[in-house]
Amino acid sequence: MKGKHVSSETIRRLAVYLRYLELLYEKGVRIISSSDITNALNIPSTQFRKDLSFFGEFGKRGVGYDIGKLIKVIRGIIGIDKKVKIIIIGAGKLGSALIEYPGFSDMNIEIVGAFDNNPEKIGKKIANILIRDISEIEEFIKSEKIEIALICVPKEHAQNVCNILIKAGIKGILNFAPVKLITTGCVFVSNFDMSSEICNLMYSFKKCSQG
Amino acid sequence: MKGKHVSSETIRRLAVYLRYLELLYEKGVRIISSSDITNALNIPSTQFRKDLSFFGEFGKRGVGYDIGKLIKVIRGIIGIDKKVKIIIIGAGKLGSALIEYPGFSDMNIEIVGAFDNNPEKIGKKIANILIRDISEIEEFIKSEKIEIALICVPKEHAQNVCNILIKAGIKGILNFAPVKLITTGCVFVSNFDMSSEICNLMYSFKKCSQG
DNA sequence: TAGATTGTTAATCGATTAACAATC
DNA sequence: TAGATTGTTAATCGATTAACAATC
Repeated sequence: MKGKHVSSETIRRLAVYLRYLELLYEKGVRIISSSDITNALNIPSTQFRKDLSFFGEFGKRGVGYDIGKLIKVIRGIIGIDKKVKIIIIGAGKLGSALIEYPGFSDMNIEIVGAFDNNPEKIGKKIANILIRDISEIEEFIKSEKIEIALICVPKEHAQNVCNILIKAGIKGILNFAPVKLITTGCVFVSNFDMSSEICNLMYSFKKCSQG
Repeated sequence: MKGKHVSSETIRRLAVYLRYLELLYEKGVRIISSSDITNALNIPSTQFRKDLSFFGEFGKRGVGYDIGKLIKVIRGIIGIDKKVKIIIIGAGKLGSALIEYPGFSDMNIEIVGAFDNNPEKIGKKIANILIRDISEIEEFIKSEKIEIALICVPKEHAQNVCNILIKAGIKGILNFAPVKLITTGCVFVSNFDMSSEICNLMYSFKKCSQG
């Protein structure tokens, strides 16, 4: 099965598996079967095995998976075996909160820079991260070899910031502004859209209770 | 086509269409064709027509769609024709930032309550929203008829908070803690997982540049 | 009527799941 | 060997897209 196209769903699930495996490893567990991990995550065990099968064979039949080994394998597949340095554009309430978001470190992700266009913010620090002038962004991205940025600016500026980032050579963007950003080529955007997600919840439970 | 099962993808896209339609309406545009809206959003026009077809016929052949009418229709479909009152659990950095997130109001979504278990925070206000003791949550949900909550507590407490919310009768949860929450019945969770999304970006552009 | 655009059917594509042979 | 669990094939399911008849 190795070599076929791999979907985003599979990659996101690998990240979820990884987080759970790390948790188990910390607790001292060293071996797990596909059904044990998928029972905990509430998905079918075939999905776990299928997801891994795109990349090779990592288990032992009749036994299960070596957790330590699997953690390394998944980190390698995703590309987070080394530390991932990311930046934030927009040091408002949301951007500032994300700078201090504790969920990144488990995944080897570290925020190393923040940018804004407000002179009152530039030069100040949030949790040890200096807020820089947006005009310095291209140089920073290139010298620090940054591949991923989080956009936390008001929606009116989001596409403009997106274009600047692409020009500066960024490869992936996580967009928190409520607009759909358009990119081209090998630059990817995940639109993190809280309102759409709430709409989806509204519709789901309404339908569910209607039967 | 009316009556068939409708996917979450369709509902999320309806929300995206709605936001774009509102933007056009404000600019004074009153009529739009499926290809005009989908060109702007970078998707095929058949997808727009197909998404709407689950719910009825809303366009005029040879002409297009009346934007004002379509806005009302989509709001009705999703269930956001009236104001949607939501609450936040966890008044830390992220929770506080979300209380002031400006992207909700466009969608008729309003944050009406915040809860925490930290005595130093309880009784204070963030942007006019009183932070209440988590023990008051069940009463608040019932008296205010709250259906949706955002979980912004540390990951260790997230599943516990989730269980409390379900017991209190909540219907939808947007989870910002980096753990997959498990629910049952007509209670839905969207796990808003920034780390997995960054993993997905990492993998995507790595693959893309490899060809 | 002619041109434009919708709404829907059918074809395609891709993801999930069931089943089971392989093998530890 | 017997029991357990993997890895993979094939079947199923569902979502996207192409094509086009309907109709404004």
